[in-house]
Amino acid sequence: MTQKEKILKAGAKLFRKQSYSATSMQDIADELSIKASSLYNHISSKQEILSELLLSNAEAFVKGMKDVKEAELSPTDKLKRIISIHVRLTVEDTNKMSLMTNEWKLLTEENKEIYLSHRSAYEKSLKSILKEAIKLGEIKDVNIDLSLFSILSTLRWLYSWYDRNRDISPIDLEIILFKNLIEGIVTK
Amino acid sequence: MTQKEKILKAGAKLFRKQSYSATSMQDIADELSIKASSLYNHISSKQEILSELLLSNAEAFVKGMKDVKEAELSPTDKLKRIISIHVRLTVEDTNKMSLMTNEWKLLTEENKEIYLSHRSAYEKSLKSILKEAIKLGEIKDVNIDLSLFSILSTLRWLYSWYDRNRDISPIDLEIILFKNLIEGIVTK
DNA sequence: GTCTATATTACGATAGAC
DNA sequence: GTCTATCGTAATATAGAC
Repeated sequence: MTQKEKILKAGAKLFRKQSYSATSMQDIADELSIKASSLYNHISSKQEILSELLLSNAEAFVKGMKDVKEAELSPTDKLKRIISIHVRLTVEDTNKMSLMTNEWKLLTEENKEIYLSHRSAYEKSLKSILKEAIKLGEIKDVNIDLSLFSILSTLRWLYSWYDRNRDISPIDLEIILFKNLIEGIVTK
Repeated sequence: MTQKEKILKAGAKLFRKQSYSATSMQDIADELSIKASSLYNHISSKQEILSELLLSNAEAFVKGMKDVKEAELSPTDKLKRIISIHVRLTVEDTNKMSLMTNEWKLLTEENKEIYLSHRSAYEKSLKSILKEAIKLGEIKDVNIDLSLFSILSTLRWLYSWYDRNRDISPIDLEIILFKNLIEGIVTK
């Protein structure tokens, strides 16, 4: 791991624990047993730590969604794949996932705009998959906005559940999430 | 509204928008068109603003849960009542609800302990209602921890959905939430 | 109840030696 | 690549006049 990667990792850990604004460069430097000024040899600002963490993860989601959209799958199977993306990225790094849910507000205006445009593109794609599933009769004709919101709420908070249930395998997690989120509203 | 209430209201608004740590007493004072030092005639610290907001809401949830537990209702009807509590408190003040989900980390150790003990008592009560519902066959024999987590995720993020759908009546909101969260997993 | 003035501390970031 | 030293700024909070 490069020194920059170590800084990003320490940042993610501390930003999650005590929020971005309440974390000082001192705190991050202490975590790596160096002086705060030494951080600036690897990153140009505290904001850069946050934006690198958030934007790289946002891009991973957008990329994953692109693959799903292009796949030859039924809407229901696409939903399974989307759950799988969330599980994979959550298992990979719960701290980063926590920041995506809670700390994006602290991005500068410019970075926030990029982040939110990724997020709404992602939500729009998921919504059109849900619509398609309803059209094909794979899912009940529910309040689509609330269902979308409900599914995303659970997937966005998955990191906190996973931290307390790390013994479960990603595959099993995908299965019970699907049952819980989708089969609940599937026809019949 | 007393001056103290105005301060709490402005605090909730700003803490939600830009987080607790990134909000200065200056910011709150500006919102009320007074000087920052004047705030201290009504509150003793910035932390007091946060803790009053969070602990009063946490107590409202605990009180609501107590009433539900003591009521002579089926587990399913109890779940309906619990959804109703969340809807009521969300409709009352989405800013406060946002803080409960996102800003509790910034409570001092002492206050955080009180807050988290309220929260886990609440979760424990909800879990035992779910268990009872399964025992009586009102709900499928699901992964109870994940269902609990999934229901709470949606209810805790309801404030953000409600802010974008303020035209819906509380009653209708309760009904579609119940359909989405509970009927989905009810037997048959 | 609000103001001005101020004490005290901490922060992000830079310059320059090693 | 890390260090010491430091600049400039902004934060919470208090004291005391009006």
